[in-house]
Amino acid sequence: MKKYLEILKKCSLFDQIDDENLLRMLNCLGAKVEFFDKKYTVIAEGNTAKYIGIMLSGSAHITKSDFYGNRSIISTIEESESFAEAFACAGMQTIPVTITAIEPCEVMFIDSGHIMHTCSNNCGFHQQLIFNLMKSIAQKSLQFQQKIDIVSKRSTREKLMTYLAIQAKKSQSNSFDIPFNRQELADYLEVDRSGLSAEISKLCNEGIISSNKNHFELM
Amino acid sequence: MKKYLEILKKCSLFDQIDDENLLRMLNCLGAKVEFFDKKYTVIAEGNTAKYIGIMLSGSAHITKSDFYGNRSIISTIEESESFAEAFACAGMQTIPVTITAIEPCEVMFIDSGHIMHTCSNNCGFHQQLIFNLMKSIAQKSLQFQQKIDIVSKRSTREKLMTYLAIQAKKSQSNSFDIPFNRQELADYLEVDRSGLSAEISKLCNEGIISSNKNHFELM
DNA sequence: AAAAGTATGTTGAAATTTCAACAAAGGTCG
DNA sequence: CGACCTTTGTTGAAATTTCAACATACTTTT
Repeated sequence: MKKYLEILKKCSLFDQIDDENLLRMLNCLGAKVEFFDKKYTVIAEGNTAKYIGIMLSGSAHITKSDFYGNRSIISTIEESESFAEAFACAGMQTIPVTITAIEPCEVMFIDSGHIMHTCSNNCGFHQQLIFNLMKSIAQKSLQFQQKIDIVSKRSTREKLMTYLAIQAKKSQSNSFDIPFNRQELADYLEVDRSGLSAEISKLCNEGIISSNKNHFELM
Repeated sequence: MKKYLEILKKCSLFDQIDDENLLRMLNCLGAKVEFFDKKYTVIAEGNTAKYIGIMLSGSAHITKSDFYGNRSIISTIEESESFAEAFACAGMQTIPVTITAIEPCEVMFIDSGHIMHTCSNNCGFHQQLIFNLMKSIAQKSLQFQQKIDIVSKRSTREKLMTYLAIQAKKSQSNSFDIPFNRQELADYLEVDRSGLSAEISKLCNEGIISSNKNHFELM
């Protein structure tokens, strides 16, 4: 596990936990690492909800397809982020979404039961881990609220501009990359791809934004 | 606090905690109760995020208004439900939404700091409370995902049917009441009120649903 | 019980989104 | 390098949503 130390330290789940204790804890929690190639399924809908994931390298999409096959991208998972915590903690048996690797990934899995039930060794940082987990779930919850803010806008233009404003704020710059191509952005904003392309063109012509592939700039 | 015991026992925040310990804990946590009349603001946007609320009686809406004044209803708060947990636990300083009483309300407030930091008396049920809080936040997070499922549908009809299907499942019956009038339902589904009314009429004529005021039945 | 105010349903016009089809541009791989 | 595949932008038609205006039904107030 030592080789993953640097990236794990960036994961908010392990805030305030020092190197030595982190490694000991991972051992105690029975953490294991798996690899996934591009486009492979990291967790499929219907799988057991008991594992919490941490993206050690690479990135993935959390998606859901409806009855008619319309794909919706719920969110992205970037390096050092944890995911699927809420399902286990809410007491769900199975996962209601699919997680797919965008690029080759290394993922660490931890059995949530090991986190929730204090271990016999009673390691002192377990309590800290539980607080970190709670904070992480709460922050995800706020992210969902933010996504609702976006998709509840009535027009494609408003959805896009709301999304871009959030991304700009996140990267603390008016010039930034987004983690989506056009189709994926449409799936995330829940709009039609061609309509989205047309709207981006318009906004560029009006001088409100400029865009090149997945790079955007707010004017 | 004793008069609120029956309702507090229904709040999932206090699962697995017996009467005596619950009362002792509330005292220890410094819980206080406030009253709000219909249409009054329970928590205003921008207020400190440090309090967690529990609806002892009555109900409220969590809303957000955008730049143009379009109101969006994020969710409802019913009797015995807790609310505003995520803001405090995510480390936010202020609340980004407004909570408004639909009818006269009694609300219990608990300083989240008192929950997060184990008290000096070291009451044994504090740990249970923290787990309950975590579960509660996780479940809210899933509710938000459900709401995203609804508003990400492309047509008013699909949004409405998705919402009604969830409500039917929740009440374990095809015949149920919803906590919204037409305008509120539109604000929740993020659609135009008159269009929603027209769609409900159509669905009734087609024999897919029947509706009378806020009572609905799936055929 | 009347008056005033609020909620709901209906309608047609305007604006927008979706859909389908295609062309252009960019990548990948033998 | 050329063939093939994927992504992106463009367009017009069809479907849908929003908007505004109004009539009706229902509530609340006096």
